[in-house]
Amino acid sequence: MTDGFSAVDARGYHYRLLATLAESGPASQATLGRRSGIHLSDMVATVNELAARDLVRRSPDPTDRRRNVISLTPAGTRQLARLEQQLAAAQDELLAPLSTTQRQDLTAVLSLLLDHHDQRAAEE
Amino acid sequence: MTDGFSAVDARGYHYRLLATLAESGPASQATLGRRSGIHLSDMVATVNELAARDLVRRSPDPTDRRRNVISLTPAGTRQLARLEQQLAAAQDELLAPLSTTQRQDLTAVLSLLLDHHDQRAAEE
DNA sequence: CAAATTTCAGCTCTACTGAGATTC
DNA sequence: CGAATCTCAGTAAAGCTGAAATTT
Repeated sequence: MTDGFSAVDARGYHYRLLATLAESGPASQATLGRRSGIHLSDMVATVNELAARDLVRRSPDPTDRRRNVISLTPAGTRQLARLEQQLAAAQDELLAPLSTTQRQDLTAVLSLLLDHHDQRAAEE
Repeated sequence: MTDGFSAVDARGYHYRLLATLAESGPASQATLGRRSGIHLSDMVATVNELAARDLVRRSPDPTDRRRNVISLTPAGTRQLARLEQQLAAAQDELLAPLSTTQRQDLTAVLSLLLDHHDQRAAEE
């Protein structure tokens, strides 16, 4: 498989971080970790790798010197678009044997599971 | 999560190998790898670990000196029963929010996907 | 000789723990 | 002072690759 991601560049963490930035905008690494589900320790390396390719920018937060503000660059936005294409292609191949109704059922049931367990995790 | 497996002892490879042995009986490591989907390189370590705890036995095949015949011990059979209990409990918790019908639908759809892609993999 | 079997060393990716330094 | 933030080192499980030795 290798999901087609490796062809464009990257691994799952890269996509998840870029997608999170595109969805909810610039934020500190800690906040991005909470939003994306990426562990803080892995966040450091992920930002390093993306920043080295100018896909994200890491700038100090003027209001709180503990924080870095991470933001998408134009190149990062373009890369995200590429990754989303790859992802859509891989999903199409994965779900090929399913009818439209079956696909909808599957995502509905999986969403149920995610919601349920997210809630249980938040309540600990 | 840690699936409850860690409580009893083991990791996924241990369960998969024990279950494969229980299902289709003693076999060489290469055959077990094909049946269980465990990579041959990982097979060696998995058998080592289970043999060290007397859960499986590794004996030379008298008809082909390249092969080891791996077989379940009585202790291995008991351990498998324990792992299956843990697995059932973990599944129950995972699928808790789903109705019986939803569970059946989910396994049906996932089986479709597995069959489809197993076939494609076999045809390369 | 070609193919099968076992073994070993090493690598990637996701995910985590624990510890330290800095700043609020 | 306690808490939050970032960083680094290390670990584990699942899944690979590649190479070597032996036997068929």
